[in-house]
Amino acid sequence: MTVTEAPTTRQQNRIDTEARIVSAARSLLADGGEVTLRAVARELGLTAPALYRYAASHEELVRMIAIAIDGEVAGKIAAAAAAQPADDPAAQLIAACVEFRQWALGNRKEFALIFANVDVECIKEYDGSSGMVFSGLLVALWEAYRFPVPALADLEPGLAAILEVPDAPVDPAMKGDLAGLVWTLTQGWSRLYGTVTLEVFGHVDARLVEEGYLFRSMIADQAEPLGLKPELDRLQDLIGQLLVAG
Amino acid sequence: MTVTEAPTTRQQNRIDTEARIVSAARSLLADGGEVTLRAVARELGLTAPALYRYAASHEELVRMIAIAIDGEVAGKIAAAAAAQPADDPAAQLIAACVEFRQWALGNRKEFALIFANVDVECIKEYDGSSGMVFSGLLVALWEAYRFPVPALADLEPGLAAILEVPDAPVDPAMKGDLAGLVWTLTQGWSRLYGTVTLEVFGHVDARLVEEGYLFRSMIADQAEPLGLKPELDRLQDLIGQLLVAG
DNA sequence: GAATCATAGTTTACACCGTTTACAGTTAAC
DNA sequence: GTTAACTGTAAACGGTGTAAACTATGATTC
Repeated sequence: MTVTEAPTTRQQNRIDTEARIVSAARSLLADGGEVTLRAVARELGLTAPALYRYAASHEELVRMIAIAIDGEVAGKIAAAAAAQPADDPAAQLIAACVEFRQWALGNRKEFALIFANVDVECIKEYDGSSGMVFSGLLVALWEAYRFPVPALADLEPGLAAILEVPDAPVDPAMKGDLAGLVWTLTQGWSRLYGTVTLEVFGHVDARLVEEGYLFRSMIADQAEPLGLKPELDRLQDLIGQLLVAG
Repeated sequence: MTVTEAPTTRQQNRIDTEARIVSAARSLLADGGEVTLRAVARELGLTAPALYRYAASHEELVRMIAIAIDGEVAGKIAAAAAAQPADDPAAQLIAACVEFRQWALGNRKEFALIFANVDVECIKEYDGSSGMVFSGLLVALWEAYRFPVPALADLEPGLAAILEVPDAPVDPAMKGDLAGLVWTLTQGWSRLYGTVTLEVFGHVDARLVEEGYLFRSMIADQAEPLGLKPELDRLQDLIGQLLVAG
């Protein structure tokens, strides 16, 4: 039911108001305030029940925030990768990982909302979300370095069957001989997500987080399976530069 | 100010009531109910303000729950390890890891409360907490297998300085030549925590969680640095048994 | 043993929360 | 121009954490 006509003023108002609602709610979340319907409404000069014209419940409002943040972080990651030379996919992948980590450490509430939430579900991964970005970067890395891709035949049959039909969108190149890249991607995501989560929630010596020792050690672990061992020194230098810059 | 006298009935009542408060609150959390002051009080036949004699605020009540759960999970992990043969520290460590993972997947709310919380802080690590358990298991493993311990001199100076003075309690054996075990412990904890958190919050293909592929892959990664490569087959069998049993 | 005090509970009240209902003004559509 | 849909309001309900005043009772002291 796409509207092809020029948008009426009411339609435009609705879009604007919805954007302002999400924006105000995000500001409250980031500034440590409580994201309540009344607080959000107050920010826009409205009353709380008015928000029910835009979200069916408080939980749905939170979900709207989460989706907005999710999209933004995916964009930031993609931008960080794009800021590296086009012919250096290793630097692009590293920059993306660093960006994700720095964003998480600088926006813990938002990170917890999206990536460590048991209540608000259904923040389904979609194209443009972080997973898709890393998927593309990994394929580009393989095209440049041709690191060994795990053959599905060498994996446990049950595992191979799962990898053949990924449940989240991945780069379309990850089929056939490259289906094993889904496993590489999953394991890499597990390392990145796990390390960043540990750093964000602080269940580890804080000094190892501040100085980035844990994060850099994780990256170093990843170098070998990704064929980046010879590049590790310059990549660690790059991480150092990105950490002080961001 | 320790009381050496026999406890008066009032002191005993206070202890009992506090225990019942924490127990009722934990039941509410586990059963999906809201952990509100009124709900907890109702469970004991009290009124909400009465709880302020035991916890200065709702947040402190939640912290009391968290500490209780933290202690219990540490006990479960230690018990799972103790259930393995005394002369098989590898099996003990594996059993502890599996127990932690299974508990987390079966008690997601509680796991999130303790291990993925940005609000309730100050759940400081203490003796008897999970970290201490894994610390002891790792030392026992080293005594049996003598896997290579990273020498502090080979690490970055800043990292070595941190490892020399751990901020969380670790096994007293982790000094001198064995100070590098703190780094091994930290990296291992990073893998376990990261993988389990990813599994609990579901930011990965659910089928990889159900079948345990992600978890077993993480364990396999750990085998080499811990000198368990020759034992990996039987340890994977052990994991399979423990997963179907628990 | 009586008087005193600290403790552990109550009742009441307040401000705030998410949510529903009924209503009013404005815009869009026929 | 009339009708309908939309977007806001005010009022109210039950529930929340929390503070204050009050009360019964176990513990302590003379």
